[in-house]
Amino acid sequence: MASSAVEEYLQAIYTLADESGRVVSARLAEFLGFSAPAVSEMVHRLEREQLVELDDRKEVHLTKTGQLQADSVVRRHRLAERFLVEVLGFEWWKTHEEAERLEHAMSPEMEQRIQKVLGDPQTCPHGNPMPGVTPRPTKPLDRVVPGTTATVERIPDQFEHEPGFLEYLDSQGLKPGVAVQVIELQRGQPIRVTVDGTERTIRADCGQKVWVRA
Amino acid sequence: MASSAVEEYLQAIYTLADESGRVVSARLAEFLGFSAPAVSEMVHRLEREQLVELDDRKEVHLTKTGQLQADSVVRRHRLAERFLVEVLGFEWWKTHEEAERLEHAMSPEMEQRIQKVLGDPQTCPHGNPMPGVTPRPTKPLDRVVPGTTATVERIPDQFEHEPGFLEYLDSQGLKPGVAVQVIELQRGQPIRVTVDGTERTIRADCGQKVWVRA
DNA sequence: GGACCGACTTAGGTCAACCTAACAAATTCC
DNA sequence: GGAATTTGTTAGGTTGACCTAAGTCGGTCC
Repeated sequence: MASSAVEEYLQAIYTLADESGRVVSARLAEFLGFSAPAVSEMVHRLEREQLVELDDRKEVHLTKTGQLQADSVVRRHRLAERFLVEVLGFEWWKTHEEAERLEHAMSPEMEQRIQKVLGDPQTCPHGNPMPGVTPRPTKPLDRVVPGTTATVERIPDQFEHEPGFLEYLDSQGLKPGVAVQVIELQRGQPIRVTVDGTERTIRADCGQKVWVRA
Repeated sequence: MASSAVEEYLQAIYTLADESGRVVSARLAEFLGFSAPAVSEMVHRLEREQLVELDDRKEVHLTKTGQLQADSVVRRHRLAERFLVEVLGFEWWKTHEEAERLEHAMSPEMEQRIQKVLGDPQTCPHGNPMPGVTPRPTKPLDRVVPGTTATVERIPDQFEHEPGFLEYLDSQGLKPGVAVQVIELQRGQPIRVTVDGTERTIRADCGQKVWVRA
């Protein structure tokens, strides 16, 4: 059984691979907030343990067993979040740190039981699909053609860390399932939108961090 | 905030103080399965951090803040167990290890929410009262006068570790709330009892490990 | 009163998982 | 094509929480 530290790395690799481009030690270090040597060392350990492989460009790829274990952590994380919202009544934007600890404390049996109690949910409360579920096609909010309307699909895991970001979105009425009409959009500038009938000007970074579907 | 290791010690001190007699490093070492030096060192650390005090006989006592923290861990543990049984459908004898991990992953908010969802339970599934709840008067099963009947009140936390013990009790129909008539009882010998109308001979160690009330 | 026993400590060691400082190698930038 | 940046590694250090081996110390036993 993998240690919490190993699980954390596998989860990070999963997330970056899923939500960004190439996964390389430097990105992992940034993402996890660890030093480069620490990450470098751990990546080699994961390689020795056959959980990842490095290609000629030192890009990190999960092996088959690595993928299975990463899927498992990510699934536990997302189930935990759903559970916190659905059963315990947590607000959707307040689940991340709690789930971050819970995911390492869940046995396979508990995972299964929670899944069943929740009715086999397909996504976490931030709209990210359970591993294995094929995600719906999405694009960042700033790719929406001004004048048209889109639906908030997900806020990638990557951005959940950012302190206060999800709460900010909530304060602006933005959460998965909500329809957003884009009014005006300029590179790096705050975005003018209509959410639920109300016109709002939201932070520029939302353009990259909120993923929508047409 | 205390580390998992510190919490584990506080929990052990709470449990031994509650269920046995004097708490001394050697008992802690036995109970936790750690070496004497490891425990000795940690006890002194707890003393430096003002969580415990040692009297002239080197007996370990929780300080006021130590007691509060110990109460908190023990409450989280028992709430977690209740939750596993009540909400997730775990069998009552199968919750200990899972709860052992969960207790360290629960924030105060989660603790409160679980408590509320469960309707402020007064005991864990093994009958042990939540910290603060005044326990009902109990005695070990082997103090019951043969011929009389008693009700199973609790199986102390101490004995939950013992692999298979709770499952054994369950297989004999023994769990909190069940009425037991003692038929024959001899020091160190298996005990003849009637549980739920069925006569059974149960393991001798149950005499000490099952606590009942008249 | 010496031997033994249980409880505790001292000394020194290990392991996982981090760290900084310093440097090497590869890429990109003009 | 040389400078600057990014990326990775080496070397050595720290911390928490454990370990064994080898004592010390206070009591009990005969």
